[in-house]
Amino acid sequence: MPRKPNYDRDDLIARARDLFWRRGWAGTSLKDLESELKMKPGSFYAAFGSKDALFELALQKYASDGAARLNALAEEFGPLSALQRLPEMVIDNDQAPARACMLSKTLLELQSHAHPLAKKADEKLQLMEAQFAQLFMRAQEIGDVAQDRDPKSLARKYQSDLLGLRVSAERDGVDAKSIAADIAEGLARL
Amino acid sequence: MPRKPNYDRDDLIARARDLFWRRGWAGTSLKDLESELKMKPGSFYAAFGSKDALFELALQKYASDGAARLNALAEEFGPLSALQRLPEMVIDNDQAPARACMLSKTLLELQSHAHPLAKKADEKLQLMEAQFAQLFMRAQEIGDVAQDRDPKSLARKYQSDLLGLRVSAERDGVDAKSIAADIAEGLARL
DNA sequence: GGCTTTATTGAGTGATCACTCAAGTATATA
DNA sequence: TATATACTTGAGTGATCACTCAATAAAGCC
Repeated sequence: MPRKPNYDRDDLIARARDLFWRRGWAGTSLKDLESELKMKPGSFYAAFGSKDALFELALQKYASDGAARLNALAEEFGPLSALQRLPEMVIDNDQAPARACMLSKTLLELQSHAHPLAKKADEKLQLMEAQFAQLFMRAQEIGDVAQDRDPKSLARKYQSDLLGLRVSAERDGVDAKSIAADIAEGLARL
Repeated sequence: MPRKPNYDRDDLIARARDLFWRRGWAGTSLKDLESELKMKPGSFYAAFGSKDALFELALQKYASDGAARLNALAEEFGPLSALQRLPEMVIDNDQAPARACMLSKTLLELQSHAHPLAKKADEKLQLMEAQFAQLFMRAQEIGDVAQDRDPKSLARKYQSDLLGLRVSAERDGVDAKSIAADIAEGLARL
């Protein structure tokens, strides 16, 4: 009986994610979204409810796609090698809307307003850190990382390094590749 | 002949800096500023010209005060020790409006809009990096850093580490002190 | 083809945005 | 004290914000 929507919901979320990722939360207006998604206000609100609700869907997609990509990398190259390859990958992707991490951008923008989306971003950063820890643990099990290292500490520092790299890569004239290489090299000495 | 303003301009800039630092550019409205600075719109615009102009003054103060603090630290403890102490200092300051660096917050928020303030923030990050390089060089001269190290590379990586630390420190439940300790420890092995 | 159900349209909502300006007030010099 | 020169006040500007809703169009089921 009902009429079907004439759009691909997941594709809309991906496009919204790219817009939010690049421009941030306050920097992305509904006009921007309507223009990018080719939706009138009525359709937009029928489909997503609010700007914040769509932002949350975008965050979720960002996080789960990222986690899947890292898992695939670990599957192909092994845990430590995946962690070594990741830094250069994240700053080398020319299709990405920004070098910086969408989660950290969201956290920095909205944390001070106690905005629920800041908490969501924080939670996803925590999940990401747990994934790193898992990979360090597996690397340790197969002897790629010394036994006296703590996977959780390594994950915490690794994520911090990655966030710093991705902020630096947002700047002009910074040789981010050599920072990425430094991070990868550090992992080789574990 | 003229009437003198009944405020301390430098104090106003410091208060504005704290507001901008915590809430960001879009997150700080004129109403917020008027309330914090206790100025009516007319006085505000007579004194500063625009929100952007005041933000630039705030950025300038943030950068120059930070540079002066690091120089004082190096004067007291020597260059390498100053660089080792800095990470814990920046995340341990309870009076600061935020853990994250105001320059990186500004860069991440405004870069995608090609906003002039993003460029200003980038320039000040570059100056900061140059100051780090200078300190690494002096540390090298007095034998605290091995001769085969490149001060500029060290500075680039050190700044990236600091930026990552300060993003991580913005999160809930992250043991930022141990990240800071990792950074300081890394400098001891140069 | 009728009917029900949902998607789409787009003008319009009040609120807030950065900012203006004419009027009033205070102060230092003459 | 008179005057010139600011500084201060606060209502008001048009623009843009996220969002609403009544009207219309389209699709699946009988």
